[in-house]
Amino acid sequence: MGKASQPRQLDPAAICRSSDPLAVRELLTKIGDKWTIFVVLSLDLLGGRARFSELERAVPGISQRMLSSTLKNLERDGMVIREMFAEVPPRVEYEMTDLGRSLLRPTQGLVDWAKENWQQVREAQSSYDER
Amino acid sequence: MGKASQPRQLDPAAICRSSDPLAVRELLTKIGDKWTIFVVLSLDLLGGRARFSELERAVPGISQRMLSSTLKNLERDGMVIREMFAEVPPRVEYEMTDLGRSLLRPTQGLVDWAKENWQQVREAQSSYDER
DNA sequence: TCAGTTGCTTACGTTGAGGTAAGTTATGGG
DNA sequence: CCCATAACTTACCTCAACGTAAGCAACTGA
Repeated sequence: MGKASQPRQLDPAAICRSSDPLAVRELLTKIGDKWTIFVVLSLDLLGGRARFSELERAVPGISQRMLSSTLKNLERDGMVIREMFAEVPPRVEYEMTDLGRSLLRPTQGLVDWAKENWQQVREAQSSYDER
Repeated sequence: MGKASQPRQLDPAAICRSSDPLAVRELLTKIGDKWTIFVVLSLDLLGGRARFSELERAVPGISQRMLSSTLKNLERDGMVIREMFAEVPPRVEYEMTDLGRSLLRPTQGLVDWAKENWQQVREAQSSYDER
């Protein structure tokens, strides 16, 4: 065998044009917005099924507008199912799908990473800022 | 023992106020922007160390402005080290830190999830859109 | 008649992310 | 003298994300 690696011989842009990283970027853009991760984690904490108003209480600071649009996006992506009941006042329940639950695993990986390393990030920021 | 679970008895907003999920949201906001994930993956592919212009070529579509600011953020967060050489024309190299490399593990979890499930997301979107 | 309830939507304004294009610095080579 | 080069920075503009506040539907109970 020759050298350990010569990645510069390959098309360097290959990774950014292949479909998987494109999907990851889309995924990260989706769950990287301001509220999605909190809504997903809260819904999981509430047993995987909750009413609109329960989520509203579970995610402090979120507005009805943002909760509504966040849930709509999650529903469109197949992460959540919306079920409405013909009652007055209306009752609507949101339930995580298998697909949504499956995303909790890699998400937990990020939660764990943050738990272990966020302090280090903070310190890096401080020492960068004070020069 | 009583019921299997009664999560609604707990403070439902607890998770969103605890520090770990707050860190995850910050983390997701950082790597959820338009270019960071591509820059990180490309830098890794290039052996963990690369010049500005190499990254520019590796990430098709990125502008100098965005590459510069993305790298600056990564440097500030301690993910990357910037090394400049007193030459003309200038040469600058960026190298991943251990912290940056450690983030690749949970990131790979997301890449794998996208690889397995993105098609399903697409289908969910289509069937949602056509009603 | 009227207030209260839930789960929204609509209107409007602000802010920041990101795109485009041009300028900058310092030097070697023709 | 002037251009090329690498790695930026700066100026300017646009658009989408997000916040705030109000409106709405449909029925119940006082």
